[in-house]
Amino acid sequence: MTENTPKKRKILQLERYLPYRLSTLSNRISGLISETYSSKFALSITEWRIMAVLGEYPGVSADEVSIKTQIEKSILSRAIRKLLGRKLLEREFDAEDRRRSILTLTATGLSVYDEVVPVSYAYEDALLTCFSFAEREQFGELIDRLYLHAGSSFK
Amino acid sequence: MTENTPKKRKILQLERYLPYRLSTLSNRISGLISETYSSKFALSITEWRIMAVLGEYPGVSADEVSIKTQIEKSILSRAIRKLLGRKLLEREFDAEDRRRSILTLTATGLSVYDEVVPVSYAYEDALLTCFSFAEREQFGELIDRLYLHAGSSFK
DNA sequence: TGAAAGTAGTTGTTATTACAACTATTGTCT
DNA sequence: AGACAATAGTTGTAATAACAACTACTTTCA
Repeated sequence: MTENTPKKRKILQLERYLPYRLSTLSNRISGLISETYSSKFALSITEWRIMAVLGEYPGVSADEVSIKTQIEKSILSRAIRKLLGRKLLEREFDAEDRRRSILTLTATGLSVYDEVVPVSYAYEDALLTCFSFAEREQFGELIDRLYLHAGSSFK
Repeated sequence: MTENTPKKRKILQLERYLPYRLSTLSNRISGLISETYSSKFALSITEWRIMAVLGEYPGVSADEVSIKTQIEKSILSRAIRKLLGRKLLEREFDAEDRRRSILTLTATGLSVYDEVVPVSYAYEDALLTCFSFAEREQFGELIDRLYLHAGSSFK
């Protein structure tokens, strides 16, 4: 076979390719909600995720936030500094282990939290109206399974 | 109700929140494959997506690539410049409309393409082993529906 | 024709991200 | 005790992305 005989080429259909589709789906969904976080609450997605973790687990350390949110620790460090500056967060350091920070939402932080949470849930609900109840369950289950699978068998 | 009566607070469970789960899933999946693109072919995801579109649609313009890939046009412009520099792409300009570029993979670009495509498909297959055939179909269908839904009703 | 609006692509600038090196503290082991 | 490894967090820096302003060209329409 030479360059005269046109080779049958295997084509990749990007718009059918699962990693690509997941990426564009996620970008679209995150992009929409992040506009709201930003315009209504002056929070980035990253900042909101930190606050969400602290709303659920008050008193955790930066490191634990990093593990829970998958936010890289340097990004986290700078985001926390910003939130401390805005007095949405408070920080102490553990007396028993002074490396370890203890993070909590301030009263202001909590009041912002209480405003954001319903907005977040409303957004999720609006998204899920395109699914039946059974489909929601199924979709969630498949996401979880794929997430675990991609984490375990590949690295 | 004063600050003495502890208010029942609505909590957001981040790890159960759909936009968050999609985002971490997508990050994990893209992160794994991007390591391969980068180490084996010295391509970023963005660069590979451009090449993928040109493999499927030779001769399209930068603008059409932008539409197909959702890559912002300034990012695209710089990525194309880089790929042109590496002689993976060629560019002409349309004689009928000299604003419009005509992009194609070079012979080198095609040979890289032919190497990457099977790797991409193998990765997708490996991911999907955690699903039955019916579940793959279902998952794909739900992704597409949610993508359309998030695009239409919200913006 | 020719002015105004629209389109394709580039460039400047700033913000965000990722990665590695660093400081400070604690745990381990002889 | 004291050296060495491990951990929590910070900082430096380079790569990437997002957004707006810009150039060049084409289309529209009076």
